[in-house]
Amino acid sequence: MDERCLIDVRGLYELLLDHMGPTHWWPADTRFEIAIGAILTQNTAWGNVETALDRMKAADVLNARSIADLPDETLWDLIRSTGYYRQKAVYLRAFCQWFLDLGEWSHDDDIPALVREVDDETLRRELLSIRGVGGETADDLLLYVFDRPAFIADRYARRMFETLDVDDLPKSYEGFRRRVMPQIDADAWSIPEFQEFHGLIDELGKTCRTPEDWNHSIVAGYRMPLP
DNA sequence: ACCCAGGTGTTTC
DNA sequence: GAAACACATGGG
Repeated sequence: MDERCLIDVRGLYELLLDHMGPTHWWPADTRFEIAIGAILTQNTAWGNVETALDRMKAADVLNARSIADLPDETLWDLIRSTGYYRQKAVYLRAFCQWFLDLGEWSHDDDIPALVREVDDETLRRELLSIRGVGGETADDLLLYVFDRPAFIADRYARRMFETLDVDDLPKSYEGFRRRVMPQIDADAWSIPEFQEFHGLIDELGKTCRTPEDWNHSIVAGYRMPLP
């Protein structure tokens, strides 16, 4: 079977929660705003994303129809602060088109039946087929927009597990994710806990600039309990 | 001036 | 697969 070491993900979650408290990760007015933020924050500091979201709100265009219809120059100007703005304009439009094809979301917290009907893996593949949605953005969307269980295998998560000397950490995003996800007992986690876990990891990551920082962080001394 | 940030797609081997 | 590259602004 699998010789690789088990990861006590739940213990790690509780350790982080006890020391860092709730993170209030990814606040937003609507699910749509979370999705737009997920694309804009690709390889970009969150502060630059807030600038763009504020500009879009001020222009009253933070909705799928408006973004899809805006002239290139206008959209570029609104999201310029997030970098890669020409590329991200294409990505935003691709997502908005997909979003519009789902039909109207009558209320912000209403997830369309079309989406509710499919299982997690099918929805993930569907999201990955959207231009500009790679593995990490797909997991952001699953977790924070569609309330599905997901482990976001981002840079901070990788650094955390490297600090913990987890064996055989795959190099690719997908490999890393598939190394960790099966070790989470999804039935024992609520969606808010999945969300909080990612928030805690990234909040910790922001405070750790160097490998030395990580080695002095709260997770450094953590030892996985024996199975 | 340099490095990094809540990555993705394309090309090439 | 996996490595190299383009994409780009803003803050430390």
